[in-house]
Amino acid sequence: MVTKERNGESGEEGPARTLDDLAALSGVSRATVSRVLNGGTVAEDTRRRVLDVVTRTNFRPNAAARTLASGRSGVVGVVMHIDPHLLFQDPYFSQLLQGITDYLAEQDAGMMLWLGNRTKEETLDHVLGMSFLDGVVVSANTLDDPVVDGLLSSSLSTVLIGHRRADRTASYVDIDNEQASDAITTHLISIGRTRVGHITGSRGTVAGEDRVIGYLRAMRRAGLNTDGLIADGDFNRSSGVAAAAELLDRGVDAIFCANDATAAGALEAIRGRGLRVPDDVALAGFDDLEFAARLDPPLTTVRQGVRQQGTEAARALLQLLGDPGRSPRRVLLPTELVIRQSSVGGVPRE
Amino acid sequence: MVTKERNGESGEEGPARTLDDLAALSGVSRATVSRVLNGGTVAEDTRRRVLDVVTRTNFRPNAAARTLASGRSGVVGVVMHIDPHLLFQDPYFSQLLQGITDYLAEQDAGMMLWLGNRTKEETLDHVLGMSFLDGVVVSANTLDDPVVDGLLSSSLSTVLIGHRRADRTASYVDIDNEQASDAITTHLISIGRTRVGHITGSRGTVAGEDRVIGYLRAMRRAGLNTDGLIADGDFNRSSGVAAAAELLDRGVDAIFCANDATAAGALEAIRGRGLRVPDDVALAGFDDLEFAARLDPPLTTVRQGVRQQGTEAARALLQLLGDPGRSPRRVLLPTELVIRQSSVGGVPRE
DNA sequence: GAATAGGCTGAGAGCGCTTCCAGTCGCGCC
DNA sequence: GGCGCGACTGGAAGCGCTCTCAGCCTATTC
Repeated sequence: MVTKERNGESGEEGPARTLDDLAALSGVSRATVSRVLNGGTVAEDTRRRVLDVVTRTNFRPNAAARTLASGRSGVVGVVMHIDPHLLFQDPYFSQLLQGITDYLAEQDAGMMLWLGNRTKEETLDHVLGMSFLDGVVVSANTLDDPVVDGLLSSSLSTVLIGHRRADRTASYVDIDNEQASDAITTHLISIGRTRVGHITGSRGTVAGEDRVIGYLRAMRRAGLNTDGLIADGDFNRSSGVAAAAELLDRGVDAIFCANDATAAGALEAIRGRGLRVPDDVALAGFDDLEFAARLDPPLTTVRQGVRQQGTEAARALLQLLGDPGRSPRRVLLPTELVIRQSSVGGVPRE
Repeated sequence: MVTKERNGESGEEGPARTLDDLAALSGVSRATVSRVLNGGTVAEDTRRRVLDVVTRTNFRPNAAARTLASGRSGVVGVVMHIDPHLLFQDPYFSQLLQGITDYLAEQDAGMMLWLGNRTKEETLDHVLGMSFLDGVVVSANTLDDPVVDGLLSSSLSTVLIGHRRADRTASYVDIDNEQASDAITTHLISIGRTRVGHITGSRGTVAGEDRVIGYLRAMRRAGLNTDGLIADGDFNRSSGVAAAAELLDRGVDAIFCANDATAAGALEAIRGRGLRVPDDVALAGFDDLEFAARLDPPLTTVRQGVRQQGTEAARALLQLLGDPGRSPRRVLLPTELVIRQSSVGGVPRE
C-alpha cells in the first residue's frame, strides 16, 4: 500500500515523510540529507537544493528515529518533587519553572515535567521510564530524598536546585544562604540593634540551616549574645506569628526571619502587641517576593533571583550534556540586600 | 567491543540494556520478551521466567526504539498559550495544569509542557518538532489563535480547553457558560431584583460572550429590560471598578460580573459610594476562586471545577488516542451555583 | 489414524535516522 | 605524470524495539 518508488525530478509534489523521500526529491543520498539537516560538510549548492526541498515539503524529522540513532533526544526532564499544594501557592516554584522554561525554549530544547503529585517510587519510575531524556533538573522540598538519590545514582545527567547537605559532588545551582544571612544580620546590627532574634526555616532543609549559620556568624563576629534568640519556624506565615511571640517575650529589638512569609507573620505578632516596626523591633525577611514591598512597612529582605536560578539550572544542565567529561557544574548565584522601612524607618507612621 | 554472546544459564549477572540481552538471559527469543512486556499471549511459566530476569536486571525499555517501532510514545503535549504573567498569577491555570498532570500521571502517560512564553510561530514549531507526541491538550487566552489553528490542522490529536467560536468540530472540554450565567442571573431575579446589571468579560473570548448570552436569556425570560445594563469589563479587577461605577450611575439593584476578580472590583466601587451589599445592590461573580468566599460579604458565584476541566481534558485526549476512528470528544462539565451573602444577605452587617 | 484447531514461539523485516567507512574527484606538488 | 590531500558524497551497518508470519507441538474431532 505504500508507494516506495518516487521520481527524483523536480516539480514533484509529495509530503516527504522521511529522509529517503527528501533524498529522492533532491537527487542526493539520505546520508547527505542528514548532513544538511545536522550541519555536516556539504557543498553549498547541494545544501541549498536540499534545504529548498525541505522547506517546500515542510519536512519534520522523526524525533524517535533521531533519538534512537544518535542517543540524544534534545529533551530534558524537570522534576519538582514538592507538595502540590505548595507548588501552586508559593510563587517561588512558578518563578523557578518559568526561568527553566525560558532558557530551554531559547535553546530549542524540549522539556518534560513531573510535578510532585505522586509517591516517590512512582515519580522515579516515571522519570527513569522516559529513557530518552538527556538529563534532568530537580527541585525538591528537601534534596535529601529518595527521588533525588535515585536520580543521582541513575545514568541521567542531573542538576539540582539547591545543594544537598550530605554531599556537594552533584551539579547544582544555589545561592549563598550563609553569606546572605550574615549580610542581612549584619545590617540589623549596623543600625544599632543588639538583641537580634532569628526565626528559622524548616529545620532539616539546607537553606534553613545555612541561614541559621549565617545569622550566628554575624552575631558572633559582632560579639553579640544569641542565647534564647533563635525560635523555630517552618517557612510559613503562621509559624512566624508563634515564633515572634516567643522572641518578643524574651526581649528583642530586631528579628530576622528565614523568609518573607514568616516575616509577614512576625509583623502581625509585633503589631498585635502594639509595638512599632522598626522603632521598637526592626524586621527582616528573605526572598523578596512581590508582597514584601507592599507590606506596611515595606520589608527589608534578601532578594534572590528565583527565576534566574531556574535559568541557570537549565543552562548548567545543557552545558553538562555538552561536556564529554561530564564534570559537575556548581553555580552560586549572587543575592542582594534590599533595605526598606521595616529596618531603617523612613517616613514615620503614626 | 560488545560481547554479543551470552549464556542463558541463570545466575548470570549483567545490566541487560536491550531485549536481546533479556532474551539471552532468559533463554527465549526477543519477540517473546516483547510479548511479555506488552501483554501478548505467553505461557505462564515463560512469562514468569522472563519477568524474573526483567526485575533482577532492573531493565528499562528504550522509549525511542519503542516509539519508532510502534508509532506511539505515550507522551502528550500540553500547550498553555497564555501570557506568562497571567499564567502564574491567575490560579485558574495552575489548577488546570494540576488537573491535567494528575490524570496523566495516573495513566502513566508522559507530558511535555509548553508555556506561552514564545511567539506563536516558535511555539507551533517546537510542538510540531516533537514529532513523537501522541497528542496535545491546548489552553489559550483565546482559542481563535494561529497556534490553535496550526495544531488543529496538524496531524496531532488535539483537545481544547474551551471551545472555539467559529467551529465546534474539534474535541474540547468546556463548561456551559450560557446555562450557568442564566442560572445565576435567574437567582438574582428570584430574590426580587429587577434592574440586574452585567459586567462582561473580555469581548471576543467565547466565555465572555456566552456569559452575556446567558444573562440576556434570563432577563428576557423574566420580561426585564436590559437597556444600559451591560458594561464592558475584561476579567480584571480594575475593569470591575470602572464598569460598576457606570452601572451604579444608571441605577441597578444587582450586578452579575463575568468573573470573581471583576466582582471584587465592583464590590470596591459599590462600597465607595456608601452602598450596602446586598441590601442596596446584590452582587454575583463567576469562578468561585478561593478568595470569593473570603470577601466581605462572601460572594455569590458559579463554581466551575477548573481542576476537573484539566482532568477531563487529559482523559478526553487519551480516549481520543485509543479510538481508531478518532471521533471528536466533546465534554461539557457541570457548574454549581454557590449562593452566599453577597446576594442573600444573611447576618446583617452594620 | 488423519485432519483440524489452537496455543505458543522464533525468525525476520522493518520503523527513520545517524554515522562510519570507503570511494570519487579536482587540485597542487615533487 | 604520479602522488598525496582535502572536500564532498554514497553505501551500508546499525540504534532497540514491534509485529507479522510461519512453524511447531499438543489436543481434539471425526
